[in-house]
Amino acid sequence: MYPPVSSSVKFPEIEREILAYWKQSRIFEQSLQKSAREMVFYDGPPFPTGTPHFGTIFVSILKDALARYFTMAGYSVPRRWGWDCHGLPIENAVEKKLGIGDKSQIEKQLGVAAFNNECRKLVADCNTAWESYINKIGRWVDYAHAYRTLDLPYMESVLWVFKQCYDQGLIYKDYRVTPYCYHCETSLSFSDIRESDSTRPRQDPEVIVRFKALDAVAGKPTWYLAWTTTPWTLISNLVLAVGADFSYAAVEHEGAVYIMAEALVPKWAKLFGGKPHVVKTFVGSELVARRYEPIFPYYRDLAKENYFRILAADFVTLDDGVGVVHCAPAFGEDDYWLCKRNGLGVRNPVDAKGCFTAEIPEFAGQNVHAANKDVIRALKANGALMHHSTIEHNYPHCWRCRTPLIYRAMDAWYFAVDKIKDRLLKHNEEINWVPEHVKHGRFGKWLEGARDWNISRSRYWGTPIPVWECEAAGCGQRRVLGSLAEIKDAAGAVDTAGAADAAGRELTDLHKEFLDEVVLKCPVCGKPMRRVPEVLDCWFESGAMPFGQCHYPFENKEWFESHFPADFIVEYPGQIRCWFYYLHVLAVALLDRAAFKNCLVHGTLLAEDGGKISKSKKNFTDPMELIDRYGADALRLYLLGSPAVVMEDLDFKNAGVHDQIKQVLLPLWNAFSFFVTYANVDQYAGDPARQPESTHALDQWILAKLYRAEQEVGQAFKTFYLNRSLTPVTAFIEDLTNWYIRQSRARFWGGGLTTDKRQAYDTLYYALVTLLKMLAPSAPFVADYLYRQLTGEASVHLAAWPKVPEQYRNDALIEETGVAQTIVSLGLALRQKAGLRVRQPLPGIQVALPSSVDSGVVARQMDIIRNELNVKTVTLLADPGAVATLRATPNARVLGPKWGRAVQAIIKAAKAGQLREQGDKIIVFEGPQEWAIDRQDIDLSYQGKDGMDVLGDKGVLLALDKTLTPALREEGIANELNRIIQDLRKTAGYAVSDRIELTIEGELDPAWCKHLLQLALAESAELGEAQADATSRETIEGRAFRVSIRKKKEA
RNA sequence: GGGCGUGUAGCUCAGUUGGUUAGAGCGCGUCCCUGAUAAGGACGAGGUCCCUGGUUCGACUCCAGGCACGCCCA
Repeated sequence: MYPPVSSSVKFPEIEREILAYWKQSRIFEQSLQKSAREMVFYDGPPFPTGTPHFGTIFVSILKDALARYFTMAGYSVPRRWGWDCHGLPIENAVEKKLGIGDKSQIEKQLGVAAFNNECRKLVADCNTAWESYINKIGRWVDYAHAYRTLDLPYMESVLWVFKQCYDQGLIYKDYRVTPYCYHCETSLSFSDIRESDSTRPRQDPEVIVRFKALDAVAGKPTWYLAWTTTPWTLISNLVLAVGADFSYAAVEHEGAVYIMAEALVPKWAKLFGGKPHVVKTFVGSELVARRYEPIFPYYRDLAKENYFRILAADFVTLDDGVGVVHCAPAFGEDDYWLCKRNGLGVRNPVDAKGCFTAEIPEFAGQNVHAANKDVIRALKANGALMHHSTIEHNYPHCWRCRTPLIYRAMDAWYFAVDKIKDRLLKHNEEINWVPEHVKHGRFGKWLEGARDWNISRSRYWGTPIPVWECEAAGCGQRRVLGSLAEIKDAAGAVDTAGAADAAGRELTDLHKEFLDEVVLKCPVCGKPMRRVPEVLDCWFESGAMPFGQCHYPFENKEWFESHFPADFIVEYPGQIRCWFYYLHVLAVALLDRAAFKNCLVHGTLLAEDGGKISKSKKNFTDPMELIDRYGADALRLYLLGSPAVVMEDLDFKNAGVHDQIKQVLLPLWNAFSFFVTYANVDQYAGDPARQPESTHALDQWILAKLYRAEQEVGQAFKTFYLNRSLTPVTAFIEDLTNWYIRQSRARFWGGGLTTDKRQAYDTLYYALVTLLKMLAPSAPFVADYLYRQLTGEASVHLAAWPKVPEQYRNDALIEETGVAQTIVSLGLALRQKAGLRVRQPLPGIQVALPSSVDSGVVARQMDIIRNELNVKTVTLLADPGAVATLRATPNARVLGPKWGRAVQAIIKAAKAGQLREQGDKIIVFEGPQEWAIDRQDIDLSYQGKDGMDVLGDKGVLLALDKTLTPALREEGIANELNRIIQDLRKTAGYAVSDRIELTIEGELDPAWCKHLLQLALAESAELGEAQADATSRETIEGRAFRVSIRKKKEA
C-alpha cells in the first residue's frame, strides 16, 4: 500500500520534512560516497560579511542543481564551501565599527595586531547567517570543512604561489600611476573599480586654461588652450599632448592668438566673443616639440630638460575638451606612459593622504579635491583661466569607502600578465564557456587587453607580500620566502637586535603583525633585511584557491593533482574579470594550463520593474519569504528555467514562482495521486527495476515521449544549459496528464489485475519514477518526497540518472498521435462552433489527410478519436473537393536545388492550386509553362472552403456530421443524467465503490435507464424525496427529470 | 568612444546546417466540473520576427549599416 495522497498539498511543509530527513539520514554524505569517479567543482568564496542576497541564492541553486545532476550521472561531487576572509571590505567594516578614519590611527594608536584581531573577529561573527539560507534553498554543501583564506595552511600556499611567480620573473616592483584611494591609503587594481556602483556621478569643476607658447603666431602673443576637470593636477603639469592627425586652429581674439582643435572651435566660440576668427591652421604633428611656459612656478627648472613641450598622443580625442590635453604624469595613466616613452620623468607633490606636500608651499597640507577651489582662484589671479563651470560626470570611487579615487604615481608590486598573455589566450581555447560568446567575447577580449596586475595593497588584513629587502642604501639585496620552513631557516640566521624575537621560532600565523617581526641578515652587506610593508590583493588569494584550499604543495600533493583543474565552476559575469581571470592567470603561470574546464556564467536578477534589486528601495520580496509561501522547489524551477542561467537578465516576478506550482508541481502531484489511488485499489506495487513491456499503443506512445524527454533533459545538463532542461519536463508532464492518463483512465477502472491493466500500471509507474529522477536536480524536495513513496528507496538523489532504453524510441508513433491530437482538436473546435457539447453523441466525422500522412492513422487511433469527440464513426472524406480546395505545399528544401530559379514560380502556382496528377508525377502549370514534379516532393492537402462546415490545420481537414437522430438525442439525455447522478454521488460524499439506490423520474428509454443504473453501481428504487440522501431536478431537452439517490445499506 | 550581448504575440521567452502556414507559457475572450486534477480542462483571438540595404531561386535565420536596450570598459 502506498500512503494515501492528500488532495491539498503544502509544498513548504514537505520541504521542511525532507530537509530534516536528509540531515538525519545523511543523504548528502551518502551521495558523495556513491562513486569513485569525481567531478571536481571549485566554489568561489564569498566575503563573509552581510547576509546572502538574491544573487548569492541564485548562484547557489545553479551550483546545487548541477552537482545533483552529476551525482546522479555517476560522479562523486564534493562541494566544499570557502570564505574569502581578507581584503578591504573587511578592513573597512572594522574601521567603521571602531570609528577609525585614518591609517595613522591603526599604525600609531591601535596597532596592526589589534586591528587584524578585530578583522579576524568580524569574519568569524558573520559566518553563521549563511548556513540557514543556503540550507533552506536545498543546497548541499560542506560547511564543516570550509576553506578560509585566513588560515595558516592557505596563506602558506599563497606565499608559495607568490614565490613561484617571482622566481619565474613574473613579479616586479615599479613606480607608476595606479588608481588610488587616499582614505584607505592604498593603490587599487582595475578589478577594484569594477563594482557597478564604484563609478558614480560626481560634480567637478570644468576649466579651460591657457599656456603661453614660445613660438608666436602672426607676431602676436600666442597661447595653447587646455581643458581639465582636475584643476589640482595643473600644478604638476609637465607636457601638453595633441592628436598628430587632428587639425588645429589659431584663433585671433583681442590681440592674442589661441591654439586649439579646429573642430571644437564652434563649441567654444564664446571664448572668443562668439565670433572666432581663425587666422591659420596646423596639423597636430606640426605642433609637436613646440615649447610653452608652465602656469605654475614649482617645476619651472625642468624647462631646461625637455619638459613643457607638446607631444603627440593617440589618447587625445575630440569628444570633449579642446583637443589639447594637459599632462601631469604623476596623476594620469596615459600621461605617465606618454612621458615615459619620451624619456620624461614624474613629479609628484601629493602624499599618501592625498594632500599637497611642502614642495608646493601655497597648497601644502590641502587635500587635492579640496584644493581645486584655491587652484582655480590662483589660475584666475595669474590670468591663465579662460573658462570655469561645473560638470557632472561619472567618476570612479573606492568600492568600499566611497571616497573619490585619484590616479597617483607610487611604488607598487606588479604581476607581469603581459609576459604570459600568449599562453593565457592559448589556454582559454581549452575552456568551455557557457554561454559560448564569453570565450572570445568578454573574457577573450579582456585577456587580449590584459595589463600588468597591481598585486600590492598598502594595508594590513591580507597575506603579506613575502619579500625582504636590505635596508642599506644601494645594497638592493632581496629575498623571497615561500614557506614557513624557509622563513624559519632564514630568520634563524639573523643576529641583529631587531630579529632576536623571531629568530628560529616557528610561526603559527602569517599575518602582517607576525611576519613583519621576521628580519633577515643581508648575505652581502650584513645589514638587516626587512619585509616590504604591503599585503597582497585579495584576488591573488582567491585566484590561488586551487592550491590554498588543500595546502598544496606542502600537503595533499596527490589529491591536488587529481583535483586540478576544476571540471566546472559557476559564477556571475562580474567574475569574468575577477575570479575567473585570476584563477586563469595563476594556473597558467604555475602549471601552464587552464584552471577549469567548464565555466557557466549566469545573469543578473532584476526587480519586477526591470530596475536593480535594491534593499533600500524594497522593490523585491525577500527570497526566504517566497520560500515560505511557495517553497524552494518553485523558486528553483523558476530560476533554473529562466534565461538568467546563461548570462541574461531576468526581471524577477513573484508570479513566476507561483506559475511553477501550477504548471509543474501540482500536475505532477495529481498524476502521482491518480497512480496511488488506483494502485492501492488493485494492490499494485511498482518495481523500480522493471522496465515496462507493453503492447498498448498509448503505453508505447508515452514511453516514446519519455525517451525523447530524457534525451533533451540529459543533453541540457551535460552542456550546462540548465535552462533547457525544464521545458521538456514540463511538456512531458502535460503529455502524461492531459493525454496519457486521460486516455488511460478506463483501463484502470475494471475489476481485477488484467494483463492490459498491469501494462498500464507498469508504464505509468515507470514514467513517474523516471520523471522524478529528471526533476530531482531542479526540484530536489518534491522529487525526493514522491520518489521515496513510490520506490521505498532512501532517496532519489542516490539514484542513477535514468537511461530510457532506445527500444522505447518511436518517432513514427509520436507523429501519428500528433495527427490524432490535431483531429481531436479540430473536432472540439467544430463542436464548440456549432454549440454542441461533447456529451451529445454525434454520428461521425470525416477526415482528409495530407498526402504525407499514412491514412492508416485513422484506423489505429480510431478509439481515441471516437472517445474524445463522442462520435460514432470516423471515416475518410470521400470527396474532399466538395467542401475544400486542394492545397499543395511543395517541399522547397528538395525542389530548390532541383529547379533553381524556377522554384519560386512552381511554389506560387502549386499554392494557387494550378496542378494536376499525371502518372507518378504532379504537373504544376502557370500559363504555357509546365513542370513535372515528383510526387514525394509535393504535399497535397485540403483547406476548408469558406462557409463550409469544415476546419483544417496542419493539412488535416475535418468535417463533422451533426445530424441528430432520436437515438442519439436519447443517448445525449442519458449522458446528462449520468452526469447528474455522478454529481449527486460526489456531493453526497460516497466512496467510488459505494453501491446505491436510485430513482429516475422522467421520460427516458428503459434501455438507457438500465445502463445508468450499471454506471452508478445502483439498484432501481422508488425513493421519495424525503427518503433520499440527495435529489436533483433538471430539465433536459424539454423533458423534466427528478433524480434521487440513497446509499444502500450493507447487507 | 570601444567591446560583448539582446531586440520574435499585451508580458516572459523557444525557434534545429536558410525552405515559403513562426511556437510555448502567462495574460485576454468564449465555453466546460462524466470520480486523478477548479491551484483544473477545451477552444479562440492576438505577429511588419526593430529598421534599411545586400547575398540567395528563397532570409526570423547569413552579411553590412543604422536604431533601441542591457552589461562591461574607456
